Amino acid sequence: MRIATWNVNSLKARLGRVERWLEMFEPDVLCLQETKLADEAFPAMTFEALGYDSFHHGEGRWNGVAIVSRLGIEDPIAGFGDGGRPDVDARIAWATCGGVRIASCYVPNGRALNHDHYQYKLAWLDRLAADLDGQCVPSDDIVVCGDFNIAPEDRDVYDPAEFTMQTHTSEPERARIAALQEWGLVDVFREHHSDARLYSWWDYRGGNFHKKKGMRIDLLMTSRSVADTTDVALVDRNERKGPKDDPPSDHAPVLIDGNH
DNA sequence: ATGGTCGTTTGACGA
Repeated sequence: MRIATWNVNSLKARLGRVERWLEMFEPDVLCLQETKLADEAFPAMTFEALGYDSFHHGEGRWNGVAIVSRLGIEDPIAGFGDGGRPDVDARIAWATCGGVRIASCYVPNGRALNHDHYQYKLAWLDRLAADLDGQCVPSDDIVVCGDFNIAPEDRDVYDPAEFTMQTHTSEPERARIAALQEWGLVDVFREHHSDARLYSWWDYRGGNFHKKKGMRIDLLMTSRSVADTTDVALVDRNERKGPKDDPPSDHAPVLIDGNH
């Protein structure tokens, strides 16, 4: 099974790229974040024409997540599946595809360490862990993926010194990644690549992409069974390139492939 | 040179 995650920063602006990318990489499942669409505007027919079912959770303008699958979509859930109060934003969608329980996540940015949004981010990650525990056991085939807005380690940031006392690298955020790992999930990309400077996001400003100033914040957190059957993990950094009339997202797709 | 760029939108705001 081949599964990918991609924060597209507006699916409307990126639909042509997403179509071409699906045809080139032929993933079985593609998880999207920041579609910035309401459910009514989600282009399900476009994906259907390419052989994919889809499930979208969005309210328009900001946020919005989707799961696109050619292995079917079972037991979809829009938002957290814990039966609690609906999240204020559309940031997570669940579905089972080809026997794998999958979550497409757009973790809150946090904005600044002293901002209310940072507390929302930490609480959101705690709720994600509880939701996972409510739906799955660690021996299941699981992929919790998406834009985590967290660089798990210093080697995931172009200059750790520039990010002290900032979101994305703070200890409480990294502790939430560690909690998922203690539960049984694996940052599978890191089992295949130990190098620094392998990023998934580059700020649009300042020519950061060309200066190799990025962060690895788009993660596939998989159960051990999925990680152990993963043969390939990659970032398609070519997708971060492009002309002004067909601009890229500020995130590149991350993909795993294996016998799961 | 105290900004830089996108995408939502037509005025800022979020990332």
